[in-house]
Amino acid sequence: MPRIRHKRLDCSPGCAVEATLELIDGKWKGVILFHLLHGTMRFNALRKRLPTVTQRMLTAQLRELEQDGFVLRTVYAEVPPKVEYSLTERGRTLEPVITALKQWGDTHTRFGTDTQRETEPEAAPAGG
Amino acid sequence: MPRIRHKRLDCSPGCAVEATLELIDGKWKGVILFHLLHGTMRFNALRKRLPTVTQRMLTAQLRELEQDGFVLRTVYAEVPPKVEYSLTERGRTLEPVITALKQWGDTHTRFGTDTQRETEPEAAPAGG
DNA sequence: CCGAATCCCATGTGATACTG
DNA sequence: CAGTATCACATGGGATTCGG
Repeated sequence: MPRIRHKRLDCSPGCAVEATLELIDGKWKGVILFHLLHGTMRFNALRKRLPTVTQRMLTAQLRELEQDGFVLRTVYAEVPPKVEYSLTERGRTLEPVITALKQWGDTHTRFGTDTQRETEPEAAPAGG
Repeated sequence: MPRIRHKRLDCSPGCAVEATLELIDGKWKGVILFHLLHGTMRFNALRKRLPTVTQRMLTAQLRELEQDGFVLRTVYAEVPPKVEYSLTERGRTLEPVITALKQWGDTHTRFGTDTQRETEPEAAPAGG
């Protein structure tokens, strides 16, 4: 059964605020969008970034983002299976929003203190 | 029982994104924040802006916003009761975020087409 | 006028097992 | 590797009722 997204919006001008919020809400969408901003990723690559997400949830969130036209899902007819996710043009328009969200978080929450960088290698370097 | 906010965040750098999202998520927080950006409002004034919100929900969202240090609740010892809500300093730091959210919504959703303005009078002018 | 308490259903999300 | 199906539980949110 196709889930009904976008329940009801009965605000005033602030409406646009909630409308946007509903699209990027969902437990993992923000992070997914953020990571995809840095480039195309495979399903399992995404999982690595979201250590505790379940397969079910990751799939679900990705599907919703796809439905909303933010991400593109590319399936390669190979074996083993390979599926890549990337942002669409529309998805990239969210960059300012994601950035604003991240900046605020960096400045005002404890998560701004983590010094991880998104350029870390996918696999540990062999030679240490 | 005090509800547990901020479940668990186990992202990567994108963490800050979700952290912010969790704070402004909730069915009505975005709109509330947006309206409060324009100035102090009484409980019922807020209700007028959010036509379908229930008392229970408005109270709840306001309480969470208060907990998170975004809004200030001022109770006047009068009768009939009068309670005013306004943004705290911290609350105002969210302005860029709310703005980004609104701008995107204005540009990319159907809610960008409403022409209402937030400067409409609280009460009808007596003398016309 | 503002809000708390209670009841109740829909949904979100996690765990687990199975499939191509 | 990527994804689906089913079960189970916690939470979100609406309706209604009661109180200062």
